[in-house]
This record gives sequence, C-alpha cells and structure tokens, in this order.
Amino acid sequence: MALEIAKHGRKGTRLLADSILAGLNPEQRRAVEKTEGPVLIVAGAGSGKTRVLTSRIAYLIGVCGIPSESILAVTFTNKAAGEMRTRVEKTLGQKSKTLWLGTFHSVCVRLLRREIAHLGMSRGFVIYDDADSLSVVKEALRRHSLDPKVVDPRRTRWRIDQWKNAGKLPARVAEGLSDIDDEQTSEIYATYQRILADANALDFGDLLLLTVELFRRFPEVLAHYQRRWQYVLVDEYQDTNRVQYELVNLLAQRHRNICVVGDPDQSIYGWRGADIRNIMDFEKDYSDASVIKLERNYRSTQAILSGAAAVVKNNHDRLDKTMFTEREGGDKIRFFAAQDERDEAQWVVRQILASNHRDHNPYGDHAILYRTNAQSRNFEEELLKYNIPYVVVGGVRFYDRAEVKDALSYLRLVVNPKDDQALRRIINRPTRGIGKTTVDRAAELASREGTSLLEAFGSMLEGGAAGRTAKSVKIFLSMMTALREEVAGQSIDHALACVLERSGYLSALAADGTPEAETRVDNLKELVTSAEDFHADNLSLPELVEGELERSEFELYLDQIALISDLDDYDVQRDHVSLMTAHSAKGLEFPRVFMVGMEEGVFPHASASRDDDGLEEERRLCYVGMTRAMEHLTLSAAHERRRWGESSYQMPSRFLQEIPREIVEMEGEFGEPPRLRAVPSTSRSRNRGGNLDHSYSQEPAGDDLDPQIRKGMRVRHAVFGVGTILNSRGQGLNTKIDIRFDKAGMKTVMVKYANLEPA
DNA sequence: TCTGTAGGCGTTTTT
DNA sequence: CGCCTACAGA
Repeated sequence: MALEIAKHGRKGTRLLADSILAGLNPEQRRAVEKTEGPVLIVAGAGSGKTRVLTSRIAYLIGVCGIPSESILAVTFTNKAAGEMRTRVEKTLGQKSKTLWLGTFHSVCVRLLRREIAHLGMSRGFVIYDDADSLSVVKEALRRHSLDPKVVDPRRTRWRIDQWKNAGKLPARVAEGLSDIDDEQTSEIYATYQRILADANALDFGDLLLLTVELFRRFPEVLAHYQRRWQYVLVDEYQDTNRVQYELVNLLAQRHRNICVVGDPDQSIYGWRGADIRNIMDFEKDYSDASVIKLERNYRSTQAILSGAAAVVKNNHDRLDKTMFTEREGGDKIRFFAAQDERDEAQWVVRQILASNHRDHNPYGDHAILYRTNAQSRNFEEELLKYNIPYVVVGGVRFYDRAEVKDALSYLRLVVNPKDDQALRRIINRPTRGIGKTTVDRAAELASREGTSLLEAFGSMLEGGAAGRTAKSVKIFLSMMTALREEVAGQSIDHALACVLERSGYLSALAADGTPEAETRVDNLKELVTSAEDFHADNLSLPELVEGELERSEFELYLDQIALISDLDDYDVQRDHVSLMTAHSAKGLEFPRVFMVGMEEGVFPHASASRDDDGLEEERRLCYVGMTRAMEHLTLSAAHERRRWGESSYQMPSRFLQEIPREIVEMEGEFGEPPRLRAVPSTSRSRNRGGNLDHSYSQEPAGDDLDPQIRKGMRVRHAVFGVGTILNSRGQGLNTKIDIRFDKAGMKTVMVKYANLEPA
C-alpha cells in the first residue's frame, strides 16, 4: 500500500521521494525503501547511517503516508535524537510533532508519566541521579546494619544496576541466586527499591526496567502501544542491553516493522550491560529479516580506514564487513612516542598550534581523544598556556555543580515533598543550624513511622521539641510551605528565581563575597536564564501540541535536566579544540584527531585487560576512536607516566602493533629524548612480521632496578602462577610490580615479598 | 553545630 | 596527585 501511494500519488509525493533518494548509494537507497518487515542495517563507521535513518523516517511519513504518530525512533543520546528530528523536519519541510523520537530513557519517562499508575506508583515521581542513588544505597546498607567500609556502596550500586540492565527486579533476582554475596546484595537491592518507592523516585535503570515491567504485567497497555507504533526504528542497536532489547522487541511484535541500525565493531558499552548478541542474533530473532550492509565510508582517508580495520580485525567472532573508502590517498597515520605525559601534551598542543598557524586549520578541526577523563588535565594546562580555545566534553555537567543542584533540589522538593534526597541536600544550605544529628534523628523517626523525612520534621515539632534546633526547623518548614504556595502556577524561571530568593540562598552567597561565591551566583543566573529559554520553547514541545498534557512544566524541566548529558550541550560548530573520551566521541567526526595515551594499562585499560571479552571491547573502542578522523590521525604514547602521584614506565599499546607499518609515519622525535631507545622486541608472539614494533628499553638510563625485572618478561609466582610484567614503580626492595597473571589476572606485588623467578 | 585538617582512596568508559 | 570523608576541637 505504501508503494501504491508513491507510484500513483500526487506529483509532490513523487518529487519528495526523488529528493529523499537522490544522492544515496544503492545500499542506502534500499535501506530507505525497504520499509516493511524486519530490517537489519549494518552500518560501518562513516557510512552515512544518520542520513539513512532520517531519510527512512521522512520517506515513511512523506512518501508512504504513514502518520508520524505511528512511528517510534529511539537513539542513545539526546544529541542524536535532536539531530535526527531536525533533519527529518527539514526534509519534510514541516514539524512532525507527533513523532516519538528520543533516547530510550526519555521515551520511557514520557511513557511512565502516562502509565505508571498501573504499577501502583504516582505519576509525580522524580528522577534520582547517580549521587542520589548512591546515598540511597548507603541508607539501605544502614538499614541492614552493614558497615559501608565492609560492603562497598559503589560496588553494590554497580551490581544493582547490572540487575536492572538485565531486566530483573529484586523478586526475580532472588529466584536464581548462586553465590552468597549476591544473596546479601539482592536483599539490599530490595531495600533500595523500597526507599526509592517511598521517596516517589526512580533511578536511571528504573526508567527502562519499569517500562518493561509495565508491559510484562499489563498486556492491554502493551497492546495499545503495539497498535500505535507500526514502525519501530532503533539506532546503535549493538549497544542495547537486555531491557532495551526486550522493550523494542515487545513493541514491534505486532507489526514486525522493526528496523535496527548498528555496527557490531562499535559495541563499546558491554560494561553497562550492552549485549553484542542482540545485533548478532537479529537474523535468528527474525528469520525473514532483510540485511543491508553499508560498507562505503565517506569520512576517512585510506590510511585511517585501513589502520582502524587492521586493528579491529584482530577480534574473533566478528560479523565480517569490508569497509572501503571513497577518499583515496591522503596522509599516513602518525605516531609520536613521548618521554612522559607532559611531553606528550606539549607535543600534541604544538602540533595543533602549528596546524592552525601554518596550515590555517581552524581549532575546531582538532580533537584530542583519550581513554579516561583524568587524562584531560595535562592537555588543558598546555592549551591554556597558548591561549587556545578548547572544550572538555564529559567533565562535570553544568547541572551537577553544587549550587545548581541545590537550586534544583529546592524545586524537586516543591514538586515532590517525599524527595528525601533533595531535602537532605538543601536543609542546611544556606546554613540554618540544622546539622547532621538533627537530620539523623528525623531520619530515624521517618523510618520508624514510615513517613517521609519532611513529615518527620513536622512530627518532631508536634512532639513538643523545643530549643534552638526546634526553632530552626520550624522556620525552615514554614519557609517551605510558603514557597510551595508561592511557586504554584508560576513559570519555571520565575519559580527558580523565587526559590533562590526566599530560601536565602542568594543572599548567603552575596554575603560571602569570595570569588568562588561570585562564580556560583553567576552560575545560578545562567540557570535562571536557561530556564527562561526552556519556558519559551515549552509552548512548541511535541507532547503539548499533541494535546496530551502529560507532565507539568516543572516535571518536564526536571526530567529533561536529569536525562541531559554533557555531550548534549556540546556544540561542534564552535571553533575550539575538543577534548573527550573515545566513548564520548562515538558518532562524531573531526578532520584531525589525536589519540593519546596509547599504552598498555591505559588503552587498553588495565581493568579491561583481564579477559578476552574486555580486551575485544577495548579494541572496538580503539576502532571507534580511530574512525573519528577524517583527514589526519595521530597516535601517541608516553614512555613514563605519573598516576596517583607515582611514576611508572609504560609499554606501548598492543593496538599500535596491529597497525601495518607501511601506513604509519614515525615522527622524528621518536627515540629522541636520549633516555628513550627503541629496541627490537623478541619475545612477543603476537608481533607478526611487517607490523609496527616499537618497544622501549625498559628503564631510563641510570635506573638501578634489579636487572632481572624487565617489562614484558615472564615470571613465576608461588601462588598466582605464571604472568607477564607490565609495570614497575618504586625503588630497590620497595619496588612494586604490576603483573598480569595468565590465570589469576592483574596483581600488584612487592619485590621483597614476591620471590619471583623467571619462567 | 561548624570548621579545619589528616588520612584514605581512586580512574575505566555513561544514559 | 587531588578530592572527599571522617573526625577532632571549638
């Protein structure tokens, strides 16, 4: 029927179809036109994936005549969602406000705001962020009389999160428990959920998990959305975890028009529960699936693409895919070996400076990619030195700054008086004489009587408490009551301004007078300004236009802030050097990319090098990083690196050795500072002929390490067995060595106790 | 209850 | 090395 309209429809439709399909290669065109039935689009890096997805949506609406409310499209980042929406609307020449296009999380919040009553919860819930969630874990531990020094709250949170990603509520976890640790953790999990429910709060994981739970338990609700969404599209399918998988596949069950797009080689979120099998098994899930491979790369030059392909080729169990580029020729990949991390930063920044001054490349063409956020520091210092504009993506979010969170917590408490975390945060900010002891007493009372913290403060007063503290509490409570009345019905920006005024927050900062306090005031002003913008845009929000006012403006605002990431605010257009992790860089491209810290233990990261799965994910991450580069890719490694104040000697990343030598250009600096000597590597079996080989001599001249201890050498330990030496630090008998044992994994041992012998 | 300081610990990666 | 937490003293 869809094609019928395209063929016989009005002239305009045909024209639109032509304009959508024009400029697409045959595979892309097929991916757009094959609208019916299950479709898997394997889209390699730089293959025009976003264009295909947006064209497909525009085609469905504009050519096939599918109403936009029958389409659901999910992405992983708000940025991707926003970009797709803009492009669809541009193609169609009109806004499509009933099209559900958003991140998994934002789609789920919107859905839960409508339907969560089925699960016996209130639709006025708040979303707890990581910090809130961690303190809920601590509270749960306290209720189980567990010492947070014995049971690590972060680890517990991590475990709970994994269960959520796997689609398991506490009851379901309890079913199939094997080890004793998990048994205790699952009880903590149950308590954790209890505390959240009492606070009328959901954490990130809940947004997905509870949506799936809703569909599992209420088939009629599921049926409603199954009927509504005739076409389901999923971006970055290789990064979906169990719940996300279940969610989209449940929704697509009725019409079976499910189109997933992804690249198994770019699956880098396994640690967050993503399961690469979701995409690998798509053809098993849908035996009638059409598979379309987009293998033509429009982004990178030959050397960059070949280099990246050569690295990822070392992974086993891949879906084979041969990328080829339209961009023949171009420069080789460069490699720079730095003496230490400062030297590395200095060199990279000078390259950028030269590129800008000599070759007139805008700063915005350059990106520095690293494995961990902590690595940004040296580069920032160096960039500051030369006054080069830069932006670090993924550091502290604006909305995570203390003063901003405080302001938002006031708002949260107004929206939801049960929000204990928000209350704890602001009760003594500014200081009003209500300290830890008082809060603890109230918390005690609250858990005894099963009330919220705010209510507990109320009953403390009713109990006839007198004195200084009671007076402070009384003032606070009446302030909150007044605030709630005053703020009701106001626009979000006015509400925020009002909160800051009435709480005494602003005046306390003003009285402070320190430069830090001034910065905070500025940040708060910026917050109010952004809230004004939000309010102005609010009128055109899709869900309001759809005629279904699902959330109050406050809820909408808080939801959006809770789900926004640092990356979403990032503006590629601006002329600045971009610094970010390889993870954050996914989906982006830059003419000139520097991948730094290419060392064993850093990239691949030590904690991911334990098993093959971890290592393969690191390799995919490396592939993602390299394929961000369009014209120029430079890799660098430091010989010596300070971590936690201690210096250690580094081995070059194994990934470097996987790049064919003939497409790499060693910078003249290699081997230069005299302490750095390249020596032929003899011991590495994976090092095949013709590939890069640039092991370093292991220690600087004059170092008096035990001559027996050599990086890369194989040793035997009485308990851990045989392993390879990765790093050493310290001197003499106090030398500590990191060893990766074949069986026992990574360990750090001290020479004087370890009694190592060569293996 | 608040403030200063010493000690401990952390770094994967993020919606 | 730096941040955050816990604790001691006022």
